[in-house]
Amino acid sequence: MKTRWIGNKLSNLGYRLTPQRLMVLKAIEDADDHISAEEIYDQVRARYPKMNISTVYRTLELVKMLDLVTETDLGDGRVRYHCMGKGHHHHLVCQQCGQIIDAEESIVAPLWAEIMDKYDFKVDMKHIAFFGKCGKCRKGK
Amino acid sequence: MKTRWIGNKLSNLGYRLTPQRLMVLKAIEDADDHISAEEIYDQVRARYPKMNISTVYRTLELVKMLDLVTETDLGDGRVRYHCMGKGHHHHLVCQQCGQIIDAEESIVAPLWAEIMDKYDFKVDMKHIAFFGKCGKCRKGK
DNA sequence: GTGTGTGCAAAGGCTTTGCAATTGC
DNA sequence: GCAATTGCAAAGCCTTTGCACACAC
Repeated sequence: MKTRWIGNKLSNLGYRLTPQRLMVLKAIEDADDHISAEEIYDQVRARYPKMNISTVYRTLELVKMLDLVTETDLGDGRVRYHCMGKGHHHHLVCQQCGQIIDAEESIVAPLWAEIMDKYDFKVDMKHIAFFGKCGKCRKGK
Repeated sequence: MKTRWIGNKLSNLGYRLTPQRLMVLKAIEDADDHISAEEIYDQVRARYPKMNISTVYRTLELVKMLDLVTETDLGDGRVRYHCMGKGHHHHLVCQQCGQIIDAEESIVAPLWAEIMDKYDFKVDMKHIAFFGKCGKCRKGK
């Protein structure tokens, strides 16, 4: 399925299909939501103990460059990855309780258009994180 | 002026007005745009060589907690600080050439209202960074 | 076989922390 | 004087890099 498709893409471009790369890609694919480098590492290492975290980072760098995955920074000091082609959405990160609410992708469309129009700037709206405070925390205050 | 006001606020709350704290606050105040911890450190150290970077971080943590300054992450691996009360704006960060375009604050107001309405989530719209590609880079491609 | 990719270990960049010495109040 | 702060040095966290070996093609 998708993993194979990415695999084909890699080999078509002249990159080697190593088991490590395939395992990293599978971990990203199988993840429900965005996944961090360390989580990918742990997951792969469970089946292949020799796996090295630098290989994870190098693979991520590669597929990121090829636009096969996207990055999101949820503000917790590590970057998270998400496979292109899976549904996109945005994140509302509560700075008080840490809760992460998913917001539908379409919500930012008008802003996207306005920024494009006014600033000739094409915002990458794939996964944006907005920080703030959720309703529960605002009421509890 | 503002620095004194912040100073008063600190001492009213029982925090000590040390020269180090005042110098850090002044550096943030005097900065044209957002300033990083290291930049604050360099600036203060020019006049007070014994200044230590951990004091900068501790002061930033304090004034951040007291909502006297805000943080912004422009995606370059370090956090930047900006004094509350100074004008706000957003940043359009070109991921290709690195250029940073300032966008007016009001542009996100409709989105803010919609997120509040739909998700009961109050986005902190003080300084947001949007990543994407500027017109020049898109055309050059 | 050849050169790309991996494993390992070490370093790098930013930020945090423990603790003794200092200093504002 | 006493507790809040600082300076210093060390560690912590995530990520990157150098280099010799391994393996995909």
